[in-house]
Amino acid sequence: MPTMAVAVDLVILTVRDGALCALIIERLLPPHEGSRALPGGFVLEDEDLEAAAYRELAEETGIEKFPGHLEQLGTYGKPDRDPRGRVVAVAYLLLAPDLPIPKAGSDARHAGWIPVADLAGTLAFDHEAILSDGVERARSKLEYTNLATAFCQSPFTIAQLRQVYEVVWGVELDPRNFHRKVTSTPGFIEPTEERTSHRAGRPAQLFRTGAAESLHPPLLRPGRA
Amino acid sequence: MPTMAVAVDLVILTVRDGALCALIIERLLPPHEGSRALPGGFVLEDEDLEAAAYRELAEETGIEKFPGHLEQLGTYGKPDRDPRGRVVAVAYLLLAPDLPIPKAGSDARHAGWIPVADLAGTLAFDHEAILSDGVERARSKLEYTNLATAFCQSPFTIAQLRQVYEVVWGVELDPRNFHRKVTSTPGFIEPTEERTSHRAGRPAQLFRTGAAESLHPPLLRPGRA
DNA sequence: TCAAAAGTGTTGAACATACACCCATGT
DNA sequence: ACATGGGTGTATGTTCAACACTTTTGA
Repeated sequence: MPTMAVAVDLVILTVRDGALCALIIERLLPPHEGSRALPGGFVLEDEDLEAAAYRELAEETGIEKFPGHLEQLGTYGKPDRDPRGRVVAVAYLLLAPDLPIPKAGSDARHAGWIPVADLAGTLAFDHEAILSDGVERARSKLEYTNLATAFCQSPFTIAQLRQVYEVVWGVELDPRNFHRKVTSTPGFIEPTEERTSHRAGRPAQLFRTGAAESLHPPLLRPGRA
Repeated sequence: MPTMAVAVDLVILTVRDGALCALIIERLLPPHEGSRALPGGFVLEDEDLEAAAYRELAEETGIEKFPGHLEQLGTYGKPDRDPRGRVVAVAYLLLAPDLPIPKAGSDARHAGWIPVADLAGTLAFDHEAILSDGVERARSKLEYTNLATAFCQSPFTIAQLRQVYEVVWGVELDPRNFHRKVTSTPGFIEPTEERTSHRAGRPAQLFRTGAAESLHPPLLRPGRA
């Protein structure tokens, strides 16, 4: 019965400056020394896969309890995907708010947010395919869940939430219809008592994530103006 | 860098006698000797994960080119999930037409279709959780893809296709609205020239799977009469 | 000619898009 | 006062569930 190394790789996405960004590290060690890659590392002997994902997340970002939504994305196991030998990678997807990343994680690798549009052709291993699957998953999850709220720091305004959809889908949405839609869907967001103190215009009400993760009639669909 | 065994487990679903059934084997060897389990086995040294899934499928069913739709379901890696030691299982989901299974696979384990409703509490390892995730995935995939056709042998009638939805979702659908919906959705099914010679009633036209895998407006939703 | 299953037409309700319009605040 | 963004009302079009009705076969 053959054995092999098992790794977790993380696709960590956020919305930042109007662009969908991924948390990317620069590799200090071979193979692919100096090139960009997804954060990740090997699963330990008696460690659960999800625990390994959380451990790597803390190590790479320097943030102990990184907020957001974590889910398993898929497993990548082509025999030649890692030049060091057989490595099966379990990829996890984290949808996170835009947090400042300390300049170096505990193992001194430089980590930072990079727009996914700038990453084509620059990632080590099969990480570009993994990232692409993660972005695709994120896009489709926004359609029938309230996970867009995982991209926002709580509390947030409806306009901030709308911007998440606009950036991830690359469309413009009507602010008025969007407002009606999310406020009238039970469990999607919870109102708070607070309002913004704002730069201009009428102050906006602030909301928290709602209870319902999965809504049957899709909230909104990409591809419409 | 720790290494571990990697296995593939298969959730093979079909619709048979008005019930959603899974292909289940009886274990001949410890651990869990004599109890029921999902088909599966260890991934070989230089074998791709999907290739391992297809190899096990052929070994367990005795059918070389099993038709249907195969996709990765998820990876299960709790450290204590297998008493033999650390085994990470990559689960695959196959949606298949109702084929007769030869009585024993090449390794002499007995394999057969069992209604998923009869399997609660009877499966070895964490296979009940894996099966349950597979059924859940199948249910939600029917909603926005044409994968229900993977459950039908080609060519099929619209009534047969409708029965797939009714069994998997546990609902009744209006035959007339269902007919209109699937025939008017481009790429969902392709008409053939043939018609059924039937037991009773007007002969039905026969169809093949269409090209479009993913439709944006959900075809139909569970939970409605 | 009747039963049974396939397939079409129609209607009223629900929902979505587009956009006119009002609200609340900073400057 | 007015610019700016937040939020509500409403008309028009599209989609959908429900069901009356027609078609095509075997017995």
